[in-house]
Amino acid sequence: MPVDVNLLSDAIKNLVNENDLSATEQEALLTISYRISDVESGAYLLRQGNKTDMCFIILMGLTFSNRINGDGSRQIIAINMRDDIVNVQSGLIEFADHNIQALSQAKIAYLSHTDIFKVVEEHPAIGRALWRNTAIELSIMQEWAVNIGRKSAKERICHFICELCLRQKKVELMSKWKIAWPMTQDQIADALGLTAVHVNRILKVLRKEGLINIDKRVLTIIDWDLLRNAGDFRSAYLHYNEYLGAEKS
Amino acid sequence: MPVDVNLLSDAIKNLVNENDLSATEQEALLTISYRISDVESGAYLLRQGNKTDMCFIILMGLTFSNRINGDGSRQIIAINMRDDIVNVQSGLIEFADHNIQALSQAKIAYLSHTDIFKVVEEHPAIGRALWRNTAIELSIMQEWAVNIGRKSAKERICHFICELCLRQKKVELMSKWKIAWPMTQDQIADALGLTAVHVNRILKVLRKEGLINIDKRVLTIIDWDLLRNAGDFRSAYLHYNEYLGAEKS
DNA sequence: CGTAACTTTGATTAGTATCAAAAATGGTGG
DNA sequence: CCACCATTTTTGATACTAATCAAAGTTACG
Repeated sequence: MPVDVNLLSDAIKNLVNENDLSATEQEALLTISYRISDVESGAYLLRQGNKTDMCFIILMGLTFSNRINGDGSRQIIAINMRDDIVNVQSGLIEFADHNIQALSQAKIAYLSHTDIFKVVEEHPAIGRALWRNTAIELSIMQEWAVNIGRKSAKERICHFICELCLRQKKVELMSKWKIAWPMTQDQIADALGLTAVHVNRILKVLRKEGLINIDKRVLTIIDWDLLRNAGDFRSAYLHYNEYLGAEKS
Repeated sequence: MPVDVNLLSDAIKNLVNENDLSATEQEALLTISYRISDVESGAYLLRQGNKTDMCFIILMGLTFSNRINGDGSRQIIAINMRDDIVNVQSGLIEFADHNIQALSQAKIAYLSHTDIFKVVEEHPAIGRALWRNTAIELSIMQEWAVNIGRKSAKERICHFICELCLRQKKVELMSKWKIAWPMTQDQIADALGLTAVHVNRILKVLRKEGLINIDKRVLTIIDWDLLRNAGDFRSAYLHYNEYLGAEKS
């Protein structure tokens, strides 16, 4: 399927551009064998406790990583979207104790760690690019900890929406401030350490205050500046090289 | 100062062992120039917003990374201790938007990113070891998100104590279950997304229930199993190769 | 058209924050 | 060694955010 292959090479191009990789390195990345598969919303790419020798590149749709506690509560620890390279680090630590699931219908490229690390050995710059990738994931995780630990429900939700919107904006042309929003309120709650009921109430407030609107799985940001302020959101932690025109102060 | 140098080579040996680095690689690491300095509790190794070309290896004492929000609230996003290699990743992302401060009096080795990445270029396995280091930091951060997002104050505190205790146990022989505990209740609160007052009350409960005791900046774990249970703590996320004898089920 | 998943609303409660102040501790200079 | 000061811990009283429980409404889907 030529379309799928293009999606993969786009994702790789993204890594190449972000990290100033050479044409040779880009080619090397493209030689890695892969398997592309469409998964349904909710499908598991990886199950808590299981090992895997695969890493995933998201070509379409969203995925999320989550962890289930002893008492059954769930915490979502990452949302991933188009062009994101997910789960490389489990090739380093042999164990990633969380689930990875599709959040919407999604198209995923599967690559084996072995193949990746073979290429990395021959092209250290690729290793460095992927390492940088891990560092950015860490930076995002730190921001999440701040968000969850020290912000009110309203701030958390606004911050979360800002992040997803900017990240999406980076990888695809978006019609102004509309973003596909397949997340249920239950999932938002689990990402932010809240309950679904409370998320529902805060969303209502945000609607009433004219910050956002959610309709038919599409989120519209009505007033970005208000939203950004309400979430005390600053995008530096995403480490985008290019300026996305989203921040004023 | 021969003592300090030994401390540094111990820290490097730790990295070497954890990652099966060769003798050659170990030597290469030891050729990196460094500066060792003693810092007072509270001293800043790095200030939010500033750039740095230094990475730190903790030789003695504790440090913590934290971030101050717009409203003045603080979230601690990492505690680091002996042999920890801190802030390498800011050599990759050029920007680490948080403070790094000494938590107690501490002895720190400063190494420049330039030097480190020069050695990494010649010895890819070292790069991989440091990358793995970043991956483990990420794993810990994820666990913190779960802890802060989905656990009660009591669980959070117990979990936090378990983690610090195990990590300490790994790098130095500890008299049974005693651990140096320089953290103030304010700092515990900021690490766990709580208030100091509430931390104080929970600690009182933990004392009464015979789980722990804190006296003169020394924390004693009275009943590890109870503590572990109360914190729903499982150490897998720390990715220790060796079994520390701390877990039963 | 029926069922399951999700959203919305209401009523109540629990956990944690906030504010305030007293007690304890640790360090410093005299 | 003591007096003093700053920091930290402890306690109490109160407020409030967000959780919990329950149920009705809505939407999506086969």
